[in-house]
Amino acid sequence: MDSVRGSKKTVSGEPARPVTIAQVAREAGVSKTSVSRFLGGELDALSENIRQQITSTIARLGYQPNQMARGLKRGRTRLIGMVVADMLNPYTVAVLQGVEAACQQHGYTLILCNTGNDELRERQSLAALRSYSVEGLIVNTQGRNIESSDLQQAGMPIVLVDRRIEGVDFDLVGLDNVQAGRLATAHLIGQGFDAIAFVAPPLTGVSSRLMRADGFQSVMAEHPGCVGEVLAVDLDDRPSIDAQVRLCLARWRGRRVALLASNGMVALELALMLQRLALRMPQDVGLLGFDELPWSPLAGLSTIEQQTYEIGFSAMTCMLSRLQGDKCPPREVLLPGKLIVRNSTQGSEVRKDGD
Amino acid sequence: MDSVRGSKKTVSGEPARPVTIAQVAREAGVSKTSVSRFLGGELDALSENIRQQITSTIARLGYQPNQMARGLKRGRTRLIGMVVADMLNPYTVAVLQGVEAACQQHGYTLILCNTGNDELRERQSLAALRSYSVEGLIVNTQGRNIESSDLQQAGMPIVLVDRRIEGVDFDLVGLDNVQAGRLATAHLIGQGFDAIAFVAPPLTGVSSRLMRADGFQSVMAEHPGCVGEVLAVDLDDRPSIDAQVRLCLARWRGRRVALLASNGMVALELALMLQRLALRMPQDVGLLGFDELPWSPLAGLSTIEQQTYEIGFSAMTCMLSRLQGDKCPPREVLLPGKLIVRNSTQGSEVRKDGD
DNA sequence: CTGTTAGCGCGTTCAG
DNA sequence: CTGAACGCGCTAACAG
Repeated sequence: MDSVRGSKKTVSGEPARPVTIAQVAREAGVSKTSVSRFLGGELDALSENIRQQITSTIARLGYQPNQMARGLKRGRTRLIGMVVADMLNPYTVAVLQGVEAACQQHGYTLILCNTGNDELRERQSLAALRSYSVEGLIVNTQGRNIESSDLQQAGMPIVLVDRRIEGVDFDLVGLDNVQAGRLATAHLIGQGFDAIAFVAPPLTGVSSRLMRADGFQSVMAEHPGCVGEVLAVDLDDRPSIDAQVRLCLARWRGRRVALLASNGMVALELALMLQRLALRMPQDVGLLGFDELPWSPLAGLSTIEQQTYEIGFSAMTCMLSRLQGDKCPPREVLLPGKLIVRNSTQGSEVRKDGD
Repeated sequence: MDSVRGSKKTVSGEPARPVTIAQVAREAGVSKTSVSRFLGGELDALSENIRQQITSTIARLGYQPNQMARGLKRGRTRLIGMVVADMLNPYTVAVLQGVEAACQQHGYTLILCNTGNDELRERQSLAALRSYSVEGLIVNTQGRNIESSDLQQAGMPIVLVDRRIEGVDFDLVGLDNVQAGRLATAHLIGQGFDAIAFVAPPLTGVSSRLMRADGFQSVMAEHPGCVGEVLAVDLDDRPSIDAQVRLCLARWRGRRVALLASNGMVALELALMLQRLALRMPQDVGLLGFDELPWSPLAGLSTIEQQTYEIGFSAMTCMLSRLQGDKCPPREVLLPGKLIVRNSTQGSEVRKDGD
């Protein structure tokens, strides 16, 4: 009776091997099958006293099924992989929150990979996730490697977040970028700004950025009296940012200039730049940024708020329905952006009569 | 020759089962063992032509070993679990960066669990991580469940980040909190502030917060002319924050008051509060915060910067050495904090002569 | 140098 | 209702 190997009470120096289903079965005086059934929830297939035996034995031994072995056998690992382009971006983290919460809530566990916008790391990440047999993939990357990856060939559910990926057709959840771009631009124009620069990092081909720019330009087109342009800035090169904006302001002298930041990181850089150049918002130049961040109210920055948590959560909801075999054509869940008006775009009303 | 099941070229509607080591062996005309050896890097144990056969077959089939099965057999899953208390805290995310980078760099993959400061979720997370046989655990939680968990009993390497955990004795990497607390306090006093409140969330028992407070109070004790106190604030209750600070200011009327925020989230709340109460920094009240954040320069906020990325990275380094069998007694890696002086504590010099 | 055999921990037929 | 036997994909003994 005292030949219990790996018992919790053991104070041996050895790592105390984890208890297996076999041990439980042995100590409970039943077969592995019964324990397995018990775990699988097939309660009505077990006699009363056996059920009790198993219950108590499991509790006593602190047994916990090994998901690796389980996954190996059943094909269901209950693992979800998430690949993100840049963890430094607050948006990414915010979405991650939602995904993680949803995962946990539904008994899934999250494997996280950050690519840092690097193709190689993305490829490696995808390989890693595949090697762990994740059941699904949530992707927030440009994903040049997804297309060629065998993951999609393998029929694994993939949900895109924020960014569309060329050449593939997956579920997508994110902001309604065109609407948001229009909303932002219309607000600026409504506030009397008549020269607007859409400022974005030079990353080419990011769908969300492109669509925001589309929204921007479509509204600009509706207002012939206004001028607009798209400004690509390197966030790591502040002198160049200063120079580019200065150029803009010089060219648009006499106009009411506003900057529209394509995401939170750009907004921060622009705010810092304005501070460096001693330009006041909104008198000297207006500033509106995508992504509502914790410090936005502090800086008095007007923003387009995204429901980031919901985006992450929805992505996972979407994933779950796919995992349950939903075969409907790829969906798009586009959540609306919400304008939050603060001082950076307000308080310098210039009445515009006769459009 | 064309009976290749699961080939990449297959355009069947079925999920196309992933290629296994057996398939590779069969198609290469060798045994599984040889392929396994090949994968294991035992190159010199294989003949030239067999090596070539395997190489090409693997490439052709796009074979990738299944880590689940591998881990099941060898006991090495190359999985690292990370449990964090609060993903909303920028500090957490910053550390996460470093951990993730180090993981990837060393061929490990990260499983992330967020507990949201909830005991139950922490317990569940630990259970989940255990069920996936993670090789090590990186913990940034109060960890009331760690102690009782069978994880440590199982001899799994555990590295604590930032927070010590009562009752257990693991490796710890984080800020030198006492030094940082002293540094911060000394700076404030040096700037002429003689009434200082250390403001922290009410969470009891978080070691890092306690040690920062210790550093704070030890310096205060060295300056009898100064008064100080510890203020516990509920970050979700702004009216109460306003009230508490008002009270402080009233009590300390006539003195130069400064607030010392115990972390970045507190600093933000305090900055917002000052804005609400129309108090100017540093004239009306000084503000110094732990954690350097992206918006700190924008707000002109003085901070104690932590090397968050390095903390995360070191945690993983520490982990790796443990995984390689390092049995030395638990270490403590304490990285120094660095003072960054900005307007929130500067510019209102009050010369203090005579110590 | 190579292949055969036996498990890792588990789920699942298939007989009893 | 229960248990014995097989196999998931892989590695590690052990033979040849």
